[in-house]
Amino acid sequence: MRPEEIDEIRKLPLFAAMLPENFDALFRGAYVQSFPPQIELIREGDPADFLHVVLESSVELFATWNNRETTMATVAPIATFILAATIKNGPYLMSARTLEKARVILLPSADVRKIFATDTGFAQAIILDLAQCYRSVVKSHKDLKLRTSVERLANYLLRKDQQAGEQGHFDLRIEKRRLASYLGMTAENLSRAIRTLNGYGVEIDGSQVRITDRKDLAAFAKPTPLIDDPKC
Amino acid sequence: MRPEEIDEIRKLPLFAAMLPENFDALFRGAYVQSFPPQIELIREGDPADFLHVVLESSVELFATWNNRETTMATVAPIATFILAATIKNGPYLMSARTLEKARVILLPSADVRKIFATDTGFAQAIILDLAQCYRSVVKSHKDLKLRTSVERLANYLLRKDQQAGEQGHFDLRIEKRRLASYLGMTAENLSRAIRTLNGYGVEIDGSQVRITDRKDLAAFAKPTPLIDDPKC
DNA sequence: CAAGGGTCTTGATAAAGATCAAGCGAGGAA
DNA sequence: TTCCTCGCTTGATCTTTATCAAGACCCTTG
Repeated sequence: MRPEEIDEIRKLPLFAAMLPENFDALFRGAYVQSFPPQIELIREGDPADFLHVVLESSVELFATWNNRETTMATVAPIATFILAATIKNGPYLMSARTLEKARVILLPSADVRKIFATDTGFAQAIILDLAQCYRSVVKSHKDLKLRTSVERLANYLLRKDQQAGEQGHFDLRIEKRRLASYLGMTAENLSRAIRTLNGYGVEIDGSQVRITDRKDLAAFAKPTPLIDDPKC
Repeated sequence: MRPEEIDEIRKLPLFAAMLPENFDALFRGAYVQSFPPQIELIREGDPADFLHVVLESSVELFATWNNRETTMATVAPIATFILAATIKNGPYLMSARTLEKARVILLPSADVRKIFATDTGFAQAIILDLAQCYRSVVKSHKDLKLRTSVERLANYLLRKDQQAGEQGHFDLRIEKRRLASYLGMTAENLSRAIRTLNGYGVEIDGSQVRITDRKDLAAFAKPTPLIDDPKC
């Protein structure tokens, strides 16, 4: 692991308040690994032996049942995932795969559990992180239960536009079939949903999205911070 | 608040490891209130001024958007709810209403935040509670995205039967329209789903459920601990 | 007891979404 | 370049779920 990477990780909210000796102890047991694209990093049901930190590229979290599969989230660097499984010492509830070539840190779960039991700063950070994660999933759940697929797409586009600085155009940065799965629909219906939104000021060409009439789109999407604000 | 109630609350996992002086300080600011049925205790969007603990009866957590409403969960005594909002000092993401006459403790959120910052035992308990909550919602989300409505009902019945000791019969203890909303379907479709499951060893008369052929039902429902085990 | 207000159920119909099949089109390999 | 692959789109059709309307049932109330 390069020193500048260590520094960057040290600054992550989750690790920033740790005592130096605990941080050192935790990262002494760390592995850094590079993975090719489309590699399954973890499989749901397996014991949570490692807390993962994505350094480069991004990672897809997905779940399966009865030969069906759905995308739950994508994790972008630098962020951790499956913290809850590590803490509960339970099985992973989701699988993870690399989307492109990726670099990932593996921190032994046993060390994480040992250290958060004594390091107050680390415990506080974990609390905030878990509360954030919990609220994110609650928002996703509301999105899925209260909105139709076209409404979910419309609000997704507004959120991404906002994250890109409300410039009215941005790149999807995700394959459409993955986006469809994330939004809880099929790839075919995503295509049709996009056509529906053409009538509300949205143009999508390949991965390029252009919002030509944000007011119109927002009037249709009816976004609310209680579902759509990632920081709230 | 009656002394025996205080004792019982003291034994809750969330509060058991607190320092005595912190427990006393927290509950010195507590209100105990009785509410009639169908009263909205909290409304989504409001600031999370109080952490709630349900003492008697049960409370429904629900969410609304664009004149639609959906049941997210029901909280049975003795348990807390909206811990994450309290910790993040953010707005409630869900509303809560009493189902019957209910007794609830209100703990000022500011006190909770002040104390968990210094009380290690409390912080540990909060971490475990949040991790549990997070994993519950992830399971619900998988349930909703990966299963059809009949499959969700079938697995719900198997879970409830298991919680009731696998006796093959139990009481629903929830109105069907609420169950329908919780399962992400309409009341009409719940009726039809029940009829479909008649063919797989399920009989429902009013609120009485009888599972006459658990093997058959399980073969249809295909339960998995990664969705259906509440303790995992 | 009858009346009235719920919930629940049922049937008919409509809408939303999934599936199947075919074709398009950009990008990579031979 | 041509061919091939793969992701995406489109149309047709089917399944699932929602909606609307009516009636059954239960429980309470006068």
